[in-house]
Amino acid sequence: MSNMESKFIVTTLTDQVEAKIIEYIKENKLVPGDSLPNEKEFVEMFSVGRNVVREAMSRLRMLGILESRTKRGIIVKEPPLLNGFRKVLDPQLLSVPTIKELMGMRIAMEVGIAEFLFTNVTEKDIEDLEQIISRQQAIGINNLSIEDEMQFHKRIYEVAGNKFILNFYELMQPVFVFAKHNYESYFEPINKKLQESDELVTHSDLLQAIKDNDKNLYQEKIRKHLRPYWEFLYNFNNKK
Amino acid sequence: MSNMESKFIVTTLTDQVEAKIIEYIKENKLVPGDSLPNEKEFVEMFSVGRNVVREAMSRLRMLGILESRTKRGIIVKEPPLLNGFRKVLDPQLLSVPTIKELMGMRIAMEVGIAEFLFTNVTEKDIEDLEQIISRQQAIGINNLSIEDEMQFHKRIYEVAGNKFILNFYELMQPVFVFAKHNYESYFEPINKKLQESDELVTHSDLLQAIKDNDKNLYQEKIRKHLRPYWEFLYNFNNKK
DNA sequence: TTTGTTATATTTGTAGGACAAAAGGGATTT
DNA sequence: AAATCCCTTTTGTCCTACAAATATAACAAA
Repeated sequence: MSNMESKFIVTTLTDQVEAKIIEYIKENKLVPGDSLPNEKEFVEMFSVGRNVVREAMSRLRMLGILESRTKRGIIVKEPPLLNGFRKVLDPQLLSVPTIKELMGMRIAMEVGIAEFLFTNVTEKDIEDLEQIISRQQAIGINNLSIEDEMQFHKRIYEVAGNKFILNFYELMQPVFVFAKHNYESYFEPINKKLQESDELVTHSDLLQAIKDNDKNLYQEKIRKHLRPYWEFLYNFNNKK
Repeated sequence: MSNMESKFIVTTLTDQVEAKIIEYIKENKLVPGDSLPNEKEFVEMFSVGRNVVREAMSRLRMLGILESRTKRGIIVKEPPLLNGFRKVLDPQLLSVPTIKELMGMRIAMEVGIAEFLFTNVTEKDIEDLEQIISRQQAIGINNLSIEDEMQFHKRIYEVAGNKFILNFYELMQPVFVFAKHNYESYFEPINKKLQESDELVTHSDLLQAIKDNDKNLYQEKIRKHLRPYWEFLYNFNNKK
Protein backbone atom coordinates (compact mmCIF):
# COMPACT_ATOMS: atom_id res chain seq x y z
CA MET A 1 0.00 0.00 0.00
CA SER A 2 2.56 2.56 1.07
CA ASN A 3 5.18 2.50 -1.63
CA MET A 4 7.07 5.29 0.09
CA GLU A 5 8.70 3.07 2.68
CA SER A 6 11.66 5.34 3.21
CA LYS A 7 13.00 7.39 6.06
CA PHE A 8 10.82 10.32 5.02
CA ILE A 9 7.38 9.34 6.13
CA VAL A 10 5.32 12.14 4.70
CA THR A 11 1.95 10.51 5.07
CA THR A 12 1.03 9.21 8.47
CA LEU A 13 -1.53 6.49 8.96
CA THR A 14 -3.94 9.16 10.09
CA ASP A 15 -3.53 10.99 6.78
CA GLN A 16 -4.22 7.79 4.91
CA VAL A 17 -7.25 6.84 6.95
CA GLU A 18 -8.64 10.35 6.60
CA ALA A 19 -8.40 9.97 2.84
CA LYS A 20 -9.88 6.50 2.99
CA ILE A 21 -12.91 7.65 4.93
CA ILE A 22 -13.58 10.36 2.37
CA GLU A 23 -13.10 7.76 -0.32
CA TYR A 24 -15.57 5.52 1.47
CA ILE A 25 -18.15 8.29 1.49
CA LYS A 26 -17.69 8.86 -2.21
CA GLU A 27 -17.70 5.23 -3.22
CA ASN A 28 -20.83 4.50 -1.26
CA LYS A 29 -22.37 7.73 -2.50
CA LEU A 30 -23.23 8.84 1.01
CA VAL A 31 -25.00 12.17 1.19
CA PRO A 32 -25.69 14.44 4.17
CA GLY A 33 -27.86 12.54 6.63
CA ASP A 34 -26.49 9.10 5.81
CA SER A 35 -24.67 7.26 8.56
CA LEU A 36 -21.18 5.87 8.52
CA PRO A 37 -19.76 2.72 10.03
CA ASN A 38 -18.71 3.21 13.62
CA GLU A 39 -15.15 3.49 14.85
CA LYS A 40 -14.74 -0.19 15.49
CA GLU A 41 -15.77 -1.12 11.99
CA PHE A 42 -13.35 1.35 10.48
CA VAL A 43 -10.62 -0.02 12.74
CA GLU A 44 -11.23 -3.47 11.31
CA MET A 45 -11.79 -2.23 7.78
CA PHE A 46 -8.44 -0.43 7.65
CA SER A 47 -6.52 -2.60 10.12
CA VAL A 48 -5.35 0.30 12.22
CA GLY A 49 -5.63 1.33 15.84
CA ARG A 50 -8.62 3.12 17.20
CA ASN A 51 -6.56 6.26 17.81
CA VAL A 52 -5.77 6.59 14.15
CA VAL A 53 -9.42 6.31 13.17
CA ARG A 54 -10.38 8.76 15.86
CA GLU A 55 -7.79 11.33 14.77
CA ALA A 56 -8.93 11.07 11.18
CA MET A 57 -12.58 11.42 12.12
CA SER A 58 -11.75 14.25 14.47
CA ARG A 59 -10.39 16.19 11.52
CA LEU A 60 -13.44 15.57 9.40
CA ARG A 61 -15.65 16.48 12.33
CA MET A 62 -13.83 19.78 12.68
CA LEU A 63 -14.40 20.57 9.02
CA GLY A 64 -18.06 19.79 9.49
CA ILE A 65 -18.12 16.86 7.10
CA LEU A 66 -19.03 14.44 9.88
CA GLU A 67 -21.06 14.66 13.03
CA SER A 68 -21.05 12.03 15.72
CA ARG A 69 -23.22 11.47 18.72
CA THR A 70 -22.65 8.80 21.29
CA LYS A 71 -24.37 5.61 20.42
CA ARG A 72 -26.19 7.11 17.47
CA GLY A 73 -23.05 6.75 15.42
CA ILE A 74 -21.63 9.07 12.82
CA ILE A 75 -23.49 10.85 10.06
CA VAL A 76 -22.40 12.79 7.00
CA LYS A 77 -23.17 16.50 7.05
CA GLU A 78 -23.19 19.31 4.52
CA PRO A 79 -20.11 21.11 5.75
CA PRO A 80 -19.96 24.85 6.32
CA LEU A 81 -17.63 25.83 3.49
CA LEU A 82 -15.34 28.12 5.40
CA ASN A 83 -14.84 26.23 8.67
CA GLY A 84 -11.26 25.33 7.92
CA PHE A 85 -10.50 28.55 6.14
CA ARG A 86 -11.42 30.57 9.20
CA LYS A 87 -8.80 28.94 11.40
CA VAL A 88 -6.05 29.52 8.94
CA LEU A 89 -6.84 33.18 8.33
CA ASP A 90 -4.76 34.48 11.17
CA PRO A 91 -2.74 37.53 10.18
CA GLN A 92 -0.06 36.45 12.59
CA LEU A 93 0.47 33.30 10.58
CA LEU A 94 0.40 34.84 7.13
CA SER A 95 3.20 36.47 5.23
CA VAL A 96 2.86 39.81 3.51
CA PRO A 97 2.81 38.26 0.01
CA THR A 98 -0.08 36.07 1.11
CA ILE A 99 -1.94 39.02 2.57
CA LYS A 100 -1.36 40.86 -0.67
CA GLU A 101 -3.02 38.05 -2.59
CA LEU A 102 -5.95 38.14 -0.22
CA MET A 103 -6.24 41.86 -0.82
CA GLY A 104 -6.27 41.17 -4.55
CA MET A 105 -9.04 38.69 -3.92
CA ARG A 106 -10.99 41.31 -2.05
CA ILE A 107 -10.62 43.85 -4.82
CA ALA A 108 -11.76 41.30 -7.38
CA MET A 109 -14.74 40.37 -5.22
CA GLU A 110 -15.86 43.91 -4.57
CA VAL A 111 -15.53 44.83 -8.22
CA GLY A 112 -17.27 41.63 -9.22
CA ILE A 113 -20.24 41.78 -6.88
CA ALA A 114 -21.24 45.03 -8.55
CA GLU A 115 -22.99 42.67 -10.96
CA PHE A 116 -25.29 41.56 -8.19
CA LEU A 117 -25.32 44.80 -6.26
CA PHE A 118 -26.85 46.80 -9.09
CA THR A 119 -29.59 44.29 -9.80
CA ASN A 120 -30.57 43.86 -6.16
CA VAL A 121 -30.25 47.32 -4.66
CA THR A 122 -33.45 48.96 -3.40
CA GLU A 123 -34.35 52.45 -2.27
CA LYS A 124 -34.21 51.29 1.29
CA ASP A 125 -30.69 49.93 0.85
CA ILE A 126 -29.58 53.31 -0.44
CA GLU A 127 -31.13 54.98 2.59
CA ASP A 128 -29.31 52.54 4.85
CA LEU A 129 -26.02 53.27 3.19
CA GLU A 130 -26.63 56.99 3.53
CA GLN A 131 -27.30 56.51 7.21
CA ILE A 132 -24.09 54.58 7.61
CA ILE A 133 -22.09 57.25 5.85
CA SER A 134 -23.66 60.00 7.90
CA ARG A 135 -22.54 58.29 11.09
CA GLN A 136 -18.97 57.92 9.93
CA GLN A 137 -16.29 60.12 11.36
CA ALA A 138 -13.17 60.71 9.36
CA ILE A 139 -9.78 60.53 11.03
CA GLY A 140 -7.30 62.31 8.82
CA ILE A 141 -7.60 61.86 5.07
CA ASN A 142 -10.27 59.33 4.21
CA ASN A 143 -9.25 57.31 7.23
CA LEU A 144 -12.20 55.82 9.06
CA SER A 145 -12.31 53.67 12.14
CA ILE A 146 -12.20 49.99 11.44
CA GLU A 147 -15.83 49.64 12.43
CA ASP A 148 -17.04 52.43 10.17
CA GLU A 149 -15.00 51.17 7.29
CA MET A 150 -16.31 47.64 7.77
CA GLN A 151 -19.91 48.57 8.22
CA PHE A 152 -20.26 50.20 4.84
CA HIS A 153 -18.60 47.41 2.92
CA LYS A 154 -20.46 44.74 4.81
CA ARG A 155 -23.74 46.37 3.89
CA ILE A 156 -22.68 46.37 0.25
CA TYR A 157 -22.03 42.64 0.44
CA GLU A 158 -25.36 42.09 2.13
CA VAL A 159 -27.18 43.90 -0.64
CA ALA A 160 -25.34 41.85 -3.23
CA GLY A 161 -26.98 38.90 -1.56
CA ASN A 162 -24.41 36.14 -1.75
CA LYS A 163 -23.92 34.70 1.72
CA PHE A 164 -20.78 32.84 0.84
CA ILE A 165 -19.08 35.99 -0.41
CA LEU A 166 -20.26 37.87 2.65
CA ASN A 167 -18.84 35.21 4.96
CA PHE A 168 -15.66 35.23 3.01
CA TYR A 169 -15.32 38.98 3.41
CA GLU A 170 -16.01 38.82 7.12
CA LEU A 171 -13.37 36.16 7.59
CA MET A 172 -10.80 38.20 5.74
CA GLN A 173 -11.51 41.31 7.79
CA PRO A 174 -9.09 40.50 10.64
CA VAL A 175 -6.31 40.27 8.13
CA PHE A 176 -7.02 43.72 6.77
CA VAL A 177 -7.56 45.16 10.19
CA PHE A 178 -4.20 43.78 11.20
CA ALA A 179 -2.55 45.29 8.16
CA LYS A 180 -4.16 48.63 8.78
CA HIS A 181 -3.16 48.67 12.42
CA ASN A 182 0.40 47.72 11.80
CA TYR A 183 1.11 49.87 8.84
CA GLU A 184 -1.19 52.81 9.33
CA SER A 185 1.67 55.23 8.74
CA TYR A 186 1.87 53.99 5.19
CA PHE A 187 -1.69 54.81 4.32
CA GLU A 188 -1.68 58.50 5.13
CA PRO A 189 0.94 59.47 2.50
CA ILE A 190 -0.73 57.25 -0.10
CA ASN A 191 -4.08 58.83 0.63
CA LYS A 192 -2.56 62.27 0.47
CA LYS A 193 -1.02 61.60 -2.89
CA LEU A 194 -4.34 60.27 -4.15
CA GLN A 195 -6.17 63.30 -2.81
CA GLU A 196 -3.80 65.66 -4.59
CA SER A 197 -4.22 63.81 -7.86
CA ASP A 198 -8.00 63.84 -7.35
CA GLU A 199 -8.11 60.05 -7.30
CA LEU A 200 -9.29 59.62 -3.74
CA VAL A 201 -12.62 57.80 -3.55
CA THR A 202 -14.82 57.97 -0.46
CA HIS A 203 -17.85 55.96 0.51
CA SER A 204 -20.00 58.90 -0.60
CA ASP A 205 -18.50 58.65 -4.06
CA LEU A 206 -19.34 54.96 -4.17
CA LEU A 207 -22.89 55.57 -3.07
CA GLN A 208 -23.28 58.28 -5.68
CA ALA A 209 -22.32 55.80 -8.40
CA ILE A 210 -24.96 53.43 -7.03
CA LYS A 211 -27.57 56.18 -7.04
CA ASP A 212 -26.65 57.07 -10.60
CA ASN A 213 -27.00 53.40 -11.50
CA ASP A 214 -23.61 53.54 -13.16
CA LYS A 215 -22.08 50.13 -12.69
CA ASN A 216 -18.91 50.73 -14.63
CA LEU A 217 -18.23 53.90 -12.72
CA TYR A 218 -18.83 52.07 -9.46
CA GLN A 219 -16.39 49.36 -10.41
CA GLU A 220 -13.79 51.95 -11.30
CA LYS A 221 -14.37 53.75 -8.03
CA ILE A 222 -14.35 50.73 -5.77
CA ARG A 223 -11.02 49.76 -7.27
CA LYS A 224 -9.60 53.17 -6.52
CA HIS A 225 -11.17 53.15 -3.07
CA LEU A 226 -9.31 49.98 -2.15
CA ARG A 227 -6.15 51.03 -3.90
CA PRO A 228 -4.27 52.36 -0.85
CA TYR A 229 -4.22 48.89 0.68
CA TRP A 230 -3.12 47.37 -2.55
CA GLU A 231 -0.44 49.93 -3.15
CA PHE A 232 0.87 49.63 0.35
CA LEU A 233 1.21 45.90 0.06
CA TYR A 234 2.85 46.21 -3.32
CA ASN A 235 5.42 48.66 -2.04
CA PHE A 236 6.02 46.66 1.07
CA ASN A 237 6.65 43.56 -0.93
CA ASN A 238 9.07 45.26 -3.27
CA LYS A 239 11.01 46.85 -0.48
CA LYS A 240 11.39 43.55 1.27
CA MET B 1 -22.21 32.12 12.46
CA SER B 2 -21.60 28.68 11.09
CA ASN B 3 -22.72 26.98 14.23
CA MET B 4 -25.82 24.94 13.66
CA GLU B 5 -27.89 26.02 16.61
CA SER B 6 -28.96 22.58 17.66
CA LYS B 7 -30.36 21.98 21.08
CA PHE B 8 -27.21 20.44 22.41
CA ILE B 9 -24.11 22.32 21.49
CA VAL B 10 -21.45 19.91 22.55
CA THR B 11 -17.91 21.11 22.79
CA THR B 12 -15.62 18.21 23.39
CA LEU B 13 -12.34 18.49 25.21
CA THR B 14 -10.63 18.17 21.87
CA ASP B 15 -12.47 21.24 20.59
CA GLN B 16 -11.41 23.18 23.66
CA VAL B 17 -7.79 22.12 23.49
CA GLU B 18 -7.68 22.92 19.79
CA ALA B 19 -8.80 26.45 20.63
CA LYS B 20 -6.37 26.67 23.52
CA ILE B 21 -3.42 25.73 21.37
CA ILE B 22 -4.31 28.44 18.87
CA GLU B 23 -4.72 30.82 21.77
CA TYR B 24 -1.30 29.78 23.02
CA ILE B 25 0.23 30.60 19.65
CA LYS B 26 -1.37 34.01 19.65
CA GLU B 27 -0.56 34.90 23.23
CA ASN B 28 3.04 33.94 22.85
CA LYS B 29 3.15 35.64 19.46
CA LEU B 30 4.58 32.57 17.79
CA VAL B 31 5.23 33.02 14.09
CA PRO B 32 6.03 30.44 11.41
CA GLY B 33 9.25 28.68 12.33
CA ASP B 34 8.82 28.97 16.08
CA SER B 35 8.48 25.76 18.03
CA LEU B 36 5.69 24.73 20.36
CA PRO B 37 5.74 22.79 23.61
CA ASN B 38 5.62 19.06 23.01
CA GLU B 39 2.63 16.85 23.58
CA LYS B 40 3.52 16.00 27.14
CA GLU B 41 3.78 19.62 28.15
CA PHE B 42 0.41 20.41 26.64
CA VAL B 43 -1.04 17.41 28.45
CA GLU B 44 0.15 18.86 31.74
CA MET B 45 -0.68 22.45 30.78
CA PHE B 46 -4.31 21.62 30.01
CA SER B 47 -4.72 18.61 32.34
CA VAL B 48 -6.10 16.34 29.66
CA GLY B 49 -5.16 13.01 28.21
CA ARG B 50 -2.60 12.64 25.51
CA ASN B 51 -5.25 11.50 23.05
CA VAL B 52 -7.05 14.80 23.35
CA VAL B 53 -3.91 16.80 22.70
CA ARG B 54 -3.03 14.57 19.79
CA GLU B 55 -6.45 14.91 18.20
CA ALA B 56 -6.33 18.67 18.52
CA MET B 57 -2.85 18.87 17.05
CA SER B 58 -3.80 16.43 14.34
CA ARG B 59 -6.44 18.89 13.20
CA LEU B 60 -4.04 21.81 13.17
CA ARG B 61 -1.50 19.68 11.37
CA MET B 62 -4.05 18.89 8.70
CA LEU B 63 -4.78 22.57 8.19
CA GLY B 64 -1.07 23.19 7.85
CA ILE B 65 -0.81 25.44 10.89
CA LEU B 66 1.52 22.99 12.63
CA GLU B 67 4.18 20.62 11.50
CA SER B 68 5.69 17.98 13.71
CA ARG B 69 8.73 15.83 13.29
CA THR B 70 9.81 13.16 15.71
CA LYS B 71 12.19 14.47 18.28
CA ARG B 72 12.41 17.91 16.69
CA GLY B 73 9.06 18.73 18.20
CA ILE B 74 6.34 20.83 16.70
CA ILE B 75 6.74 24.05 14.78
CA VAL B 76 4.32 26.70 13.58
CA LYS B 77 3.91 26.96 9.82
CA GLU B 78 2.42 29.43 7.39
CA PRO B 79 -0.61 27.39 6.40
CA PRO B 80 -1.71 26.88 2.82
CA LEU B 81 -4.91 28.92 2.84
CA LEU B 82 -7.15 26.45 1.07
CA ASN B 83 -6.14 23.15 2.67
CA GLY B 84 -9.36 22.80 4.62
CA PHE B 85 -11.50 24.35 1.94
CA ARG B 86 -10.39 21.73 -0.57
CA LYS B 87 -11.76 18.88 1.48
CA VAL B 88 -15.23 20.24 1.92
CA LEU B 89 -15.59 21.25 -1.73
CA ASP B 90 -17.09 17.96 -2.73
CA PRO B 91 -20.12 18.37 -4.95
CA GLN B 92 -21.58 15.24 -3.42
CA LEU B 93 -21.68 16.94 -0.05
CA LEU B 94 -23.03 20.30 -1.17
CA SER B 95 -26.62 21.31 -1.75
CA VAL B 96 -27.79 23.12 -4.85
CA PRO B 97 -28.23 26.44 -3.02
CA THR B 98 -24.64 26.21 -1.86
CA ILE B 99 -23.42 25.42 -5.34
CA LYS B 100 -25.38 28.39 -6.59
CA GLU B 101 -23.57 30.65 -4.16
CA LEU B 102 -20.25 29.26 -5.30
CA MET B 103 -21.25 29.99 -8.86
CA GLY B 104 -22.05 33.55 -7.82
CA MET B 105 -18.61 33.71 -6.29
CA ARG B 106 -17.08 32.57 -9.53
CA ILE B 107 -18.94 35.16 -11.55
CA ALA B 108 -17.84 37.89 -9.16
CA MET B 109 -14.25 36.69 -9.33
CA GLU B 110 -14.11 36.47 -13.10
CA VAL B 111 -15.67 39.89 -13.49
CA GLY B 112 -13.40 41.26 -10.80
CA ILE B 113 -10.10 39.91 -12.03
CA ALA B 114 -10.60 41.88 -15.22
CA GLU B 115 -8.95 44.64 -13.21
CA PHE B 116 -5.76 42.64 -13.07
CA LEU B 117 -6.17 40.88 -16.38
CA PHE B 118 -6.14 44.06 -18.40
CA THR B 119 -3.08 45.50 -16.70
CA ASN B 120 -1.06 42.30 -16.96
CA VAL B 121 -1.97 40.84 -20.32
CA THR B 122 0.81 40.61 -22.91
CA GLU B 123 0.93 39.87 -26.62
CA LYS B 124 2.10 36.39 -25.83
CA ASP B 125 -0.82 35.77 -23.53
CA ILE B 126 -3.19 36.74 -26.30
CA GLU B 127 -1.44 34.34 -28.65
CA ASP B 128 -1.77 31.59 -26.07
CA LEU B 129 -5.47 32.24 -25.67
CA GLU B 130 -5.90 32.18 -29.43
CA GLN B 131 -4.14 28.83 -29.58
CA ILE B 132 -6.39 27.46 -26.88
CA ILE B 133 -9.51 28.61 -28.67
CA SER B 134 -8.32 27.19 -31.97
CA ARG B 135 -7.95 23.78 -30.38
CA GLN B 136 -11.43 23.82 -28.90
CA GLN B 137 -14.14 21.71 -30.43
CA ALA B 138 -17.71 22.73 -29.92
CA ILE B 139 -20.31 20.13 -29.03
CA GLY B 140 -23.71 21.58 -29.81
CA ILE B 141 -24.32 25.23 -29.04
CA ASN B 142 -21.35 26.75 -27.25
CA ASN B 143 -20.88 23.52 -25.40
CA LEU B 144 -17.23 22.60 -24.94
CA SER B 145 -15.65 19.65 -23.26
CA ILE B 146 -14.84 20.19 -19.62
CA GLU B 147 -11.15 20.31 -20.42
CA ASP B 148 -11.51 22.90 -23.16
CA GLU B 149 -13.78 25.03 -21.05
CA MET B 150 -11.40 24.87 -18.11
CA GLN B 151 -8.26 25.53 -20.05
CA PHE B 152 -9.36 28.89 -21.36
CA HIS B 153 -10.57 30.19 -18.02
CA LYS B 154 -7.56 28.86 -16.17
CA ARG B 155 -5.29 30.74 -18.54
CA ILE B 156 -7.26 33.92 -17.85
CA TYR B 157 -6.70 33.47 -14.13
CA GLU B 158 -3.02 32.82 -14.70
CA VAL B 159 -2.67 36.05 -16.65
CA ALA B 160 -4.45 37.93 -13.89
CA GLY B 161 -1.60 36.75 -11.71
CA ASN B 162 -3.21 36.12 -8.33
CA LYS B 163 -2.26 32.64 -7.18
CA PHE B 164 -4.84 32.51 -4.46
CA ILE B 165 -7.66 33.27 -6.86
CA LEU B 166 -6.29 30.73 -9.31
CA ASN B 167 -6.16 28.07 -6.63
CA PHE B 168 -9.63 28.98 -5.57
CA TYR B 169 -10.93 28.58 -9.09
CA GLU B 170 -9.21 25.23 -9.52
CA LEU B 171 -10.73 23.97 -6.30
CA MET B 172 -14.21 25.00 -7.36
CA GLN B 173 -13.88 23.32 -10.74
CA PRO B 174 -15.06 19.87 -9.60
CA VAL B 175 -18.25 21.44 -8.34
CA PHE B 176 -19.00 23.03 -11.69
CA VAL B 177 -17.97 19.93 -13.58
CA PHE B 178 -20.36 17.95 -11.45
CA ALA B 179 -23.17 20.39 -12.09
CA LYS B 180 -22.50 20.35 -15.81
CA HIS B 181 -22.41 16.57 -15.95
CA ASN B 182 -25.56 16.08 -13.98
CA TYR B 183 -27.69 18.71 -15.53
CA GLU B 184 -26.31 19.00 -19.04
CA SER B 185 -29.79 18.76 -20.53
CA TYR B 186 -30.63 22.08 -18.90
CA PHE B 187 -27.85 23.99 -20.60
CA GLU B 188 -28.74 23.31 -24.17
CA PRO B 189 -32.13 25.08 -24.10
CA ILE B 190 -30.66 28.00 -22.17
CA ASN B 191 -27.86 28.34 -24.68
CA LYS B 192 -30.31 28.11 -27.54
CA LYS B 193 -32.45 30.87 -26.12
CA LEU B 194 -29.38 33.02 -25.62
CA GLN B 195 -28.22 32.36 -29.13
CA GLU B 196 -31.56 33.39 -30.55
CA SER B 197 -31.52 36.60 -28.58
CA ASP B 198 -27.94 37.22 -29.68
CA GLU B 199 -26.74 37.12 -26.08
CA LEU B 200 -24.54 34.07 -26.39
CA VAL B 201 -20.90 34.82 -25.59
CA THR B 202 -18.10 32.55 -26.68
CA HIS B 203 -14.45 32.46 -25.71
CA SER B 204 -13.66 34.21 -28.98
CA ASP B 205 -15.91 37.08 -27.96
CA LEU B 206 -14.08 37.35 -24.66
CA LEU B 207 -10.71 37.34 -26.33
CA GLN B 208 -11.87 40.02 -28.74
CA ALA B 209 -12.73 42.28 -25.82
CA ILE B 210 -9.26 41.70 -24.44
CA LYS B 211 -7.69 42.53 -27.78
CA ASP B 212 -9.77 45.67 -27.99
CA ASN B 213 -8.60 46.57 -24.51
CA ASP B 214 -12.22 47.15 -23.52
CA LYS B 215 -12.47 46.18 -19.89
CA ASN B 216 -16.09 47.11 -19.36
CA LEU B 217 -17.13 45.15 -22.40
CA TYR B 218 -15.13 42.17 -21.18
CA GLN B 219 -16.83 42.31 -17.81
CA GLU B 220 -20.22 42.45 -19.48
CA LYS B 221 -19.33 39.54 -21.71
CA ILE B 222 -17.84 37.30 -19.05
CA ARG B 223 -21.01 37.74 -17.04
CA LYS B 224 -23.11 36.68 -20.00
CA HIS B 225 -20.73 33.84 -20.78
CA LEU B 226 -21.22 32.35 -17.33
CA ARG B 227 -24.90 33.12 -17.29
CA PRO B 228 -26.18 29.69 -18.38
CA TYR B 229 -24.78 28.13 -15.23
CA TRP B 230 -26.22 30.84 -13.10
CA GLU B 231 -29.61 30.69 -14.74
CA PHE B 232 -29.75 26.94 -14.50
CA LEU B 233 -29.05 27.05 -10.78
CA TYR B 234 -31.58 29.79 -10.30
CA ASN B 235 -34.27 27.81 -12.08
CA PHE B 236 -33.34 24.61 -10.36
CA ASN B 237 -33.57 26.28 -7.00
CA ASN B 238 -36.97 27.77 -7.71
CA LYS B 239 -38.37 24.53 -8.99
CA LYS B 240 -37.18 22.65 -5.97
C1' DT C 1 -52.72 -4.71 22.81
C1' DT C 2 -50.70 -0.52 23.92
C1' DT C 3 -48.03 2.36 26.77
C1' DG C 4 -44.63 3.49 30.09
C1' DT C 5 -40.52 2.07 32.77
C1' DT C 6 -36.33 -0.28 33.54
C1' DA C 7 -32.26 -2.80 32.35
C1' DT C 8 -28.89 -4.06 29.08
C1' DA C 9 -25.77 -3.38 25.50
C1' DT C 10 -23.50 -0.50 22.36
C1' DT C 11 -20.84 3.48 21.01
C1' DT C 12 -18.36 7.66 21.61
C1' DG C 13 -15.24 10.53 24.67
C1' DT C 14 -11.35 10.46 27.60
C1' DA C 15 -7.33 8.65 30.28
C1' DG C 16 -3.18 6.38 30.36
C1' DG C 17 0.38 2.66 29.48
C1' DA C 18 3.42 0.41 26.17
C1' DC C 19 6.53 0.09 22.37
C1' DA C 20 8.82 1.17 17.73
C1' DA C 21 11.04 4.50 14.87
C1' DA C 22 13.35 8.66 14.24
C1' DA C 23 16.64 12.00 15.47
C1' DG C 24 19.27 15.19 18.61
C1' DG C 25 23.08 15.17 21.81
C1' DG C 26 26.77 13.50 24.08
C1' DA C 27 30.46 10.08 24.80
C1' DT C 28 33.91 7.43 22.65
C1' DT C 29 37.29 6.23 19.32
C1' DT C 30 40.49 7.25 15.67
C1' DA D 1 38.96 17.66 15.21
C1' DA D 2 36.15 14.31 12.78
C1' DA D 3 33.65 10.17 12.56
C1' DT D 4 31.11 6.68 15.01
C1' DC D 5 28.24 4.75 18.43
C1' DC D 6 24.98 4.87 22.27
C1' DC D 7 21.46 7.04 25.06
C1' DT D 8 17.47 9.75 25.54
C1' DT D 9 13.68 12.30 23.98
C1' DT D 10 9.62 12.75 21.16
C1' DT D 11 6.28 11.45 17.92
C1' DG D 12 3.36 7.66 15.79
C1' DT D 13 0.77 3.76 16.76
C1' DC D 14 -1.56 0.13 19.40
C1' DC D 15 -3.97 -1.37 23.37
C1' DT D 16 -6.91 -1.52 27.60
C1' DA D 17 -10.09 0.59 30.63
C1' DC D 18 -13.85 3.27 32.08
C1' DA D 19 -17.58 7.08 32.09
C1' DA D 20 -21.46 9.10 29.77
C1' DA D 21 -25.00 8.81 26.61
C1' DT D 22 -28.62 6.41 24.39
C1' DA D 23 -30.79 2.89 21.32
C1' DT D 24 -32.81 -1.43 21.96
C1' DA D 25 -34.78 -5.02 24.37
C1' DA D 26 -37.17 -6.71 28.30
C1' DC D 27 -40.56 -6.04 31.38
C1' DA D 28 -44.49 -4.02 33.99
C1' DA D 29 -48.82 -1.51 34.03
C1' DA D 30 -53.05 0.28 31.84
